Amino acid sequence: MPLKLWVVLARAFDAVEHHSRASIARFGLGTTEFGVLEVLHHKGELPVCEVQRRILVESSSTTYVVDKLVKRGLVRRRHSKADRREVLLALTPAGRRLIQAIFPTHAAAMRQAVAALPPREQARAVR
Amino acid sequence: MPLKLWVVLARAFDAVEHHSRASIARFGLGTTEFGVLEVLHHKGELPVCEVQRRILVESSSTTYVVDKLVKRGLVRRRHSKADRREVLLALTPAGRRLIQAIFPTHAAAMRQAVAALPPREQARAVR
DNA sequence: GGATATTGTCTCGAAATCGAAATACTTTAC
DNA sequence: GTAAAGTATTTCGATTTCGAGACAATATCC
Repeated sequence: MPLKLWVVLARAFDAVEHHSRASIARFGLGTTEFGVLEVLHHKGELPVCEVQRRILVESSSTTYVVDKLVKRGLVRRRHSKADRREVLLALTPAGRRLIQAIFPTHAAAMRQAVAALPPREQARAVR
Repeated sequence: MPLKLWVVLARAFDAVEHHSRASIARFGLGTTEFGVLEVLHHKGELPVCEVQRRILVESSSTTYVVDKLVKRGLVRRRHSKADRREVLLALTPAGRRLIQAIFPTHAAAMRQAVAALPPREQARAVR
């Protein structure tokens, strides 16, 4: 019954994401904005397309979200010299400070959310 | 590493959902619209709040989606006599015909999408 | 080397979703 | 029985996301 399993996973996933969203919202960020900051924090400077692949939204949404982060001074854009189609993204000092402040709290909230799942589904998923 | 696991699951889930969305879109329905039809198909007449709990969106979104389905003649609304706050939803004959036509194809697409996952993650998730 | 496909980014308009608050009904607690 | 709290649904405005397509740069194929 892969479909049944999928429904169970979907519900669990949605519940955790709900917590995640709430946890992030307290810092004035949306899920996708957080995703961009997080990936830049962990991987360093990356082209837009690479960020997009990792945060799982369409390219137009990526542009939209990056625009907002740039306006807020958390991220900067820079043209690549190697491939002039690419736009490289990186955290500004302010962006780095913010993600460093947020990440531990968020990770803790996520762990707690996963832990709060019904034990049976938790066991299933973790295995 | 529950967080790491969660990222892996999230990616798998997103990939499958992408297929699901495409599969449903061919019939001119969105994911949420399909969800409403599906739950009414399987459970019969239900109040809005019950449908909402099962499809995992906010109540205002539920109203929006049900409006569209009613306009298309796939679902009907009816006031409950037992609790006059409730609005009961049910498929119309046209709605029933549509979901019956779509469901097998969609289920097959979902199975295929799950099967297309990298075998390692598939094994993890299924276990 | 030049035509053709492919890739990376962005623009634009439409659609989906949310969140807060309004309304109506029901349940609870005194 | 009435006040207070809770539940069900909707309305409204704002935000987020998508999808199609435009455009530029690069890669591929002959």
